[in-house]
Amino acid sequence: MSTPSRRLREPEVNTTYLLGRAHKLLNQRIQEAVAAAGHPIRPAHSAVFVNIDRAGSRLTQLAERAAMSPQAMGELVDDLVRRGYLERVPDPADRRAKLIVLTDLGYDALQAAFDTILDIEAELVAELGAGGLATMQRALRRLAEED
Amino acid sequence: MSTPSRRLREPEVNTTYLLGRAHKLLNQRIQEAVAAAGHPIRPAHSAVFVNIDRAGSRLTQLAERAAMSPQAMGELVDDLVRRGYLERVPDPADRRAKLIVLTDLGYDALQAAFDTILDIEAELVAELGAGGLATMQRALRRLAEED
DNA sequence: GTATTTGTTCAAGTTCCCTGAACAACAGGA
DNA sequence: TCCTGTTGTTCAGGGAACTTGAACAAATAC
Repeated sequence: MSTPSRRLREPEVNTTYLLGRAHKLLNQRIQEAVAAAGHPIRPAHSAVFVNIDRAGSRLTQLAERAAMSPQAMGELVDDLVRRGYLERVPDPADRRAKLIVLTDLGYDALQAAFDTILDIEAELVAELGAGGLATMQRALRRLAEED
Repeated sequence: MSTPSRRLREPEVNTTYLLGRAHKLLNQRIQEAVAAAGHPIRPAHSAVFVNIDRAGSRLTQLAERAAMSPQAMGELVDDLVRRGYLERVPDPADRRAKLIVLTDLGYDALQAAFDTILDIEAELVAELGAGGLATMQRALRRLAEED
């Protein structure tokens, strides 16, 4: 106990940490812009908007894509239905299932998010140059592929 | 309602999303390596290890750096004290405060995390080249500075 | 020396996820 | 066709990781 004066082999930079910080910041910005556009959406709800098909998706599909349990996704959907962003319609192909589709209000919210993402991408080009951004994106994709 | 056949102005790439995916993957790897080294540390605990000074830190300092409430940080510290990774010692400079310091076991866990981070950095150099990695890090730092 | 701020802790509540269990509808084989 | 096993959803209960509010002692500021 008490200051073992240990010698640590310590990295100079932690790229993982930098990635986390950058992601958190940009993500917050998207959340805030959507809120500012008049949509009282909670952070967790983005899992729905990111994964839903324009023609509608089943709950199990959404859960699978978001890597979460169907029960958890169900609660997010319940909430967004209550707020008017989604509708559940019967799936004509399977009477057990329901298709979850965006309402007009849901499309508005999605467009607000897309607008902000477009702004961010434009800023990134201005900041890093088109080539620099493309290089970074390629690197990030390589990292994500490894799983 | 029902398939408004809306036209959406949609971004081609979402760099924010790519950043999130890459970060999640690398972070998981660090967590798993620390666990594999025999330290049953929960993800939230990393907020302590990332922010603690070698000479010890106050609870309020840790909370500030981790951008969370002192109460939440207090619970993380309680837990790590119970598990033997931290100690609370009186702060000689202020009798209200306590210095939170790493035990030998705490240093072991920190070194396990550092080892994995070093491995990851080496792999990133192999993957992207030293120059490519440096460029990406510079870009990430610029993004994070903006707050 | 009194008033305000600071550092910590107790208590209660929220968000966001989980597992287990139930039940109806589908799909395959005898 | 009936039986079995799987799939899609939902109800119920619980845990992890935060939050705010309130208390109290010790420091600091006039």
